[in-house]
Amino acid sequence: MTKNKIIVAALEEFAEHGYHAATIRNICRRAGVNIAAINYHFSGKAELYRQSLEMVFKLKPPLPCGEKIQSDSDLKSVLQDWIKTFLYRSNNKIIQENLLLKKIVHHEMLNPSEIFDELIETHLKPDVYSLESILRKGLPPDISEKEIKMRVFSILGNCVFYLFHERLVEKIWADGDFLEDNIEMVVDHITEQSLMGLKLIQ
Amino acid sequence: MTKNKIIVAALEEFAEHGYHAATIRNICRRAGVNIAAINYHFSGKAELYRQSLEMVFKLKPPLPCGEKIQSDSDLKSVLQDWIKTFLYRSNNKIIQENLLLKKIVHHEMLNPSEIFDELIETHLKPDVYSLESILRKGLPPDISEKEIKMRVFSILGNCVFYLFHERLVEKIWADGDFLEDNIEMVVDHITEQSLMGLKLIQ
DNA sequence: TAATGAATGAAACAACTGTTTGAATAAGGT
DNA sequence: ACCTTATTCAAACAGTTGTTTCATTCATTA
Repeated sequence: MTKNKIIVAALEEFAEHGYHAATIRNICRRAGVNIAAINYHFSGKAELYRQSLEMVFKLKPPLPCGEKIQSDSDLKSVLQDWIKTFLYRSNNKIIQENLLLKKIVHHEMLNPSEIFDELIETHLKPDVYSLESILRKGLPPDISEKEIKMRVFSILGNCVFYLFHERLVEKIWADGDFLEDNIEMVVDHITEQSLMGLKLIQ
Repeated sequence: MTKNKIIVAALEEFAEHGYHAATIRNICRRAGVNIAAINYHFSGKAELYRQSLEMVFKLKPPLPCGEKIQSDSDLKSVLQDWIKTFLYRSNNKIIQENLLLKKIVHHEMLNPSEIFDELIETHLKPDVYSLESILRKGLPPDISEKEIKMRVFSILGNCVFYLFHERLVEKIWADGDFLEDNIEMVVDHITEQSLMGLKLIQ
């Protein structure tokens, strides 16, 4: 089906070059269709972008939230689960669409199109709130908003660094794909460090 | 002087749109010079980019390294100094060139031009090594390379998150410029969390 | 089979890109 | 004054972009 072929090719192009730098001629060449197909099946480049993103949005697995925690001993495993899923689902080279989405999101972060806000609201915010609900279970109820947000940012910062700045990690580490080769170790490290912050305040 | 006007305008354009998306017509319009000036004073867009970066590279203040640490009590203050300087010098809105460089570096991270490697080697690696030398002072000498790199990545990840993904931080925090308004708190939080990781292993 | 509508294709459109040209101007030295 | 060099300018260059046009092909239904 032509429409599907275009979307797959578009995701690859958009992931590689971002929305603005991607060209419909490349997309069509990759999909093996005529240029006019873009304005026939979609109403232009913008609508193709939107529909491509909508397609891949639906594939993301859910993240655990604080409600999963019944006892204190659950805290570590649920937090670990969140971090692991967050890293895996964006770096899982088997499900290639997620790899593409990760790159597209990074492009949007730097050079946002009109879709950016929508993307944050429907995708990143729910993830962040579920992490926040997990952390709240390990913190006193009267903790300030700034403090809890800073703990969220710390975990998020670590994950985002490995996911988005793999090129930088690779240059510093200079020995293969660090996250790919040490993902269990990385997950444990982030979890431990976050838990230490929690323990101290309790 | 025409050449200087062009460089200033170019830095702004490159910071906003990245190397590829920036247009020399916009740069010239901003600088108030003719288009042909680019190929007269520089030899083209690429050389303009290179010279613009070289100019702003020289403005960056140095970061402290492990050699500054004489006693154990120095560790915290030197680490804090590194983090503070690293955040400040890229987010100091008084020295606008650094703000521009930060954005250009981010563009390079996602869509590297031929200059990228050079940029990493001469700029980011020295910073990272100085941080590494600080952390070594607080860790046993037989620590593994992976473990120390992971600690470096953790601090770097936190800093990079606030610097590069301010848009994301802003959306989640939804109440002004988080880093700008809480930079002391952020520096302390990152320092404390890193120190806890060090203490535990000693 | 004939007719209708959806899908495709080659070619052109206007607008943009980095670069080049060659003439006009400015500046400085003799 | 002159000559030489450095600098600026409007205009055009060839190439690319997203979009449109219109004739052609295909599939489906009457």
